[in-house]
Amino acid sequence: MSDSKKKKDNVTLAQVAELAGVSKMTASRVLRKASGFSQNTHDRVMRAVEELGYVPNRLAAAFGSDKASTLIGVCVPRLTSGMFGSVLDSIDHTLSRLGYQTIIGSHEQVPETEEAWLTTILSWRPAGVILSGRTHTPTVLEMLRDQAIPVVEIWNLNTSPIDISVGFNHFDCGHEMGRYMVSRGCRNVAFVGAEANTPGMGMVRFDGFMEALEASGGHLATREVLIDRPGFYAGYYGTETVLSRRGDLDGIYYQEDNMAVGGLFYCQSKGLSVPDDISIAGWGGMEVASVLPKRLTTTSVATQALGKTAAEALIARIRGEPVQDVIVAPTRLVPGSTV
Amino acid sequence: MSDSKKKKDNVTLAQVAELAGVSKMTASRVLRKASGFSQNTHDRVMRAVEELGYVPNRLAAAFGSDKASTLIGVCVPRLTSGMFGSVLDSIDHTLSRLGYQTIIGSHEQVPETEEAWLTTILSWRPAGVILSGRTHTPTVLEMLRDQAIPVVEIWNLNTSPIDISVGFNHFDCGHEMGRYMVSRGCRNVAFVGAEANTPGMGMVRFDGFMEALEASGGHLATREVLIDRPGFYAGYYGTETVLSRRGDLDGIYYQEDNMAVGGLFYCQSKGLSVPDDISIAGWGGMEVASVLPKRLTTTSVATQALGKTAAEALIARIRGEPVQDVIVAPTRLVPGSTV
DNA sequence: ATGAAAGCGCTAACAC
DNA sequence: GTGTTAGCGCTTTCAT
Repeated sequence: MSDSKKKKDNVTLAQVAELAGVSKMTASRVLRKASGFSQNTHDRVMRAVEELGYVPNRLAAAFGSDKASTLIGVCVPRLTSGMFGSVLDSIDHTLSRLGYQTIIGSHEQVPETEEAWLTTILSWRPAGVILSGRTHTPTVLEMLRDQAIPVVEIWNLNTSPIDISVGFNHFDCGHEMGRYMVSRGCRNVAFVGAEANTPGMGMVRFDGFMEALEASGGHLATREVLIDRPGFYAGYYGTETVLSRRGDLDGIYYQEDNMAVGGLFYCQSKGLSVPDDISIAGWGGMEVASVLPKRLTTTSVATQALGKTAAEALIARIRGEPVQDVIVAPTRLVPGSTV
Repeated sequence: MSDSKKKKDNVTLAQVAELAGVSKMTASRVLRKASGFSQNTHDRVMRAVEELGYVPNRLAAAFGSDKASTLIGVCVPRLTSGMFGSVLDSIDHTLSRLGYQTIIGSHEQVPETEEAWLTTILSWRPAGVILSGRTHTPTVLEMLRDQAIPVVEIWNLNTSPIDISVGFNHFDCGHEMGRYMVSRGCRNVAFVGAEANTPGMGMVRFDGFMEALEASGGHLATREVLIDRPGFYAGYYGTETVLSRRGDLDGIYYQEDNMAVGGLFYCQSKGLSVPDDISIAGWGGMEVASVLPKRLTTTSVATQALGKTAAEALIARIRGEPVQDVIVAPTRLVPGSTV
């Protein structure tokens, strides 16, 4: 198996057709399950396929016909996050079920990375692409327009999408949590987030949160957005930072649950009682919260539904079926015992 | 943007060549950075590319030449796991840096799913594939042989690989942890794992663990492999199960860290002191452990290195460079405060 | 350094 | 229900 340069004399449609005693076209029709062949022909072709071990060449098919491409490009912020992993998983399963293949990419919140990825991916003439995040470079928008290719933007809801948007209403999530925390008595609140590169993505929640605080008598005492990947550890030391900065905090809103859990443990290590001394809220409804002694107050979000809906909308658009342009994926504030 | 059926009059190489006043062949040489053109020609072609907004058609390129395919198929057990996400992330970054694109798939531990995926993927004539897990159907092996395509098997080390194997030595991980737990006084030990579908993958660690226990005076009191996705919650109720079955346990080895953390919280909820009443060990070196009040005893594994090594080995093989067949990715037992 | 001709394997369009 | 012809946009090979 070490000779990767072995000449690949692949079996072609022509050979299948010959063995079956039909023309290439007829064999092609059978394999594509198009109409226009008899049962007998069908069986003969399939037998030939079997016998020769024929592997169709989609490269040739997609090349010969614009509509034969079943490649879908999907670019997420990162692959290491459980949230995006779940979305991607759901997208891939749905696409695969519908007969499409997923080419991935991750942009790490850098729009130029997305641009570079898209440039390469478009050269494969994909049937459609799924992007995430709100920020795209002008070149990206231009390429998408030029190619006239179906696009679904996911994660952040975009009310004036390039083509289709399927996302969470992050602003509302933050707003709702802001109101809730104030209603539970929080007045001096901090926000703790983390972003590896370009700012923006998680911040929509913060905007909504801020607005709710201001409107309902709360107060943002401080905020800390670490230059880091969101996660347990970032939450832990982000909490240390805000607490050392402001000793009078009575609540912290985190960019996501894992950070909140990190914060929870920091508080615990300092002998702070949650929620008596300080309230803690997260976002995402991540699994870790299910085993904590105290149920985490968070916003549960439907990542699987988001992915499935996005993939289905894309394929519907590709197939020319009617699709809604803007679809809100469900989120729900789940009161726990930490606020 | 709603008209996805708009005719795509893509710019072709021929148009670029014409505008540049050269032949298609010369333009092709310039774009592929092959040799055989003057600086002047180069500049003219590039200007034409710019002016026309030319997007090369890799479908045509790969179709016209076997060696132009830069598609790599990567199939992992699931996309929702942080571990596999990390491996995939690392693979994708490495491949992308080397000029290749990643088509993904997940098999959910069902060999037939992998087979279905591979069948589809091979029709795209990928330059190589990366598979994970030990179990492949005979058809998979046959297809791989017929296509004479470079293959890297990851995650589990395979000492007689199809082509190349880059993996962790799970047996040794389990063995080492078994010895360690016994050396720390554990005698009545349980194993708690979880597998969604076909058994096997996580079990190699268990095998090594068992062997070490038996050899060093420990004893496997019970074991529970849940039909579930490994995670915090599975660890939580798996622990409940083994503890209710055997009240005399003095240690539990978990399939991975998240399960161990779930177990930790279960013990805590029952007033059991760790490690005084019971020891707990995991596998993976996952991030959550970094914020726990007690550092989790675990095996830290280099998922990023695994992915990078696997991707690099695959590309080296594709390019006909010398590659090692069997590569062990590093793992290291990290003593914490839970054993 | 550059070009001309052939062909990769399939599908669309049209004939029969 | 089936076959024929043309052509997708590149790269290969061979000339010059």
